[in-house]
Amino acid sequence: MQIARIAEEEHIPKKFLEQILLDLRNAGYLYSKKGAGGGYSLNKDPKDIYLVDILRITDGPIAMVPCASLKFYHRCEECHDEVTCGIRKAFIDVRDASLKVLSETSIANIIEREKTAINPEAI
Amino acid sequence: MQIARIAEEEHIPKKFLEQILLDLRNAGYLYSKKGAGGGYSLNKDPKDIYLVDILRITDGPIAMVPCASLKFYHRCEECHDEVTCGIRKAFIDVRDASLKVLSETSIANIIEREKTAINPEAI
DNA sequence: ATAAAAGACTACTAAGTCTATATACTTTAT
DNA sequence: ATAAAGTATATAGACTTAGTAGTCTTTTAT
Repeated sequence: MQIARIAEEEHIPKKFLEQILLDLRNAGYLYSKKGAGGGYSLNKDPKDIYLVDILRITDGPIAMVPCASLKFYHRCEECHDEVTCGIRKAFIDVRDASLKVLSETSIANIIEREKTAINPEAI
Repeated sequence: MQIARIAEEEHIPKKFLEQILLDLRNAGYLYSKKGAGGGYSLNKDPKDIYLVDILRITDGPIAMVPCASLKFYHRCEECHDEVTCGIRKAFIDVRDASLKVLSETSIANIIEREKTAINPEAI
């Protein structure tokens, strides 16, 4: 599948898409081939690509605050005591709840669910 | 409690804190009194103030993407079919997981948990 | 061998958001 | 009257995100 085709079908600027695909490629999730007849393909089974990994590559942290992040941790500058901070604990709980869903959801799951309409109650 | 005191104790610029407190006041969570001897106080019982409400006032949406947001919904510009979009469904699941934690966590809970140290495994 | 196709890489711009500051105004206590 | 304290609005600067541009490299077809 070529960048140009995806860009056209999904109405995304080609050059912008290029950068995202490059990140995913460099992280090992995509395979690419240069030259005429080249393009991108998945480098793993859709069952083995989880939303959490894609998000960390393209968006960064899952946690709402840096001090609650697993992979992009950063201490709060003005924090008195991180270890007993109740707000931080709450945000770690939120992170873990998000993480559970994100790491259980694969590309294969997402494709599967495309077939069914969303429950209007959920919106 | 005066803005100046909170600002000093928490090492937050006073004027910056002012704006946040104003938002919380205008949303009905804080009571304020002007003039000498004035200041801020909670307008509700800490048991009845939930993290989700504070976050929506100060940070906006809970969902990671606008099309999955309950209170700050915005349609994706280039989306083919929002109703069957599997990515959106996944993000709605994430939002609901976060929402569960955030709407079960009150200020009272947060204060209560300040007393206990965090589990190092969680970080 | 050459030209065209396609991705790789780097740099840059523009818009928006977030943090913070500035200034002027209103209310209240003494 | 004066000082203390919150209200309100505007603005600046830093940072982030989305998007653009141009050049380089690799591969394929002829």
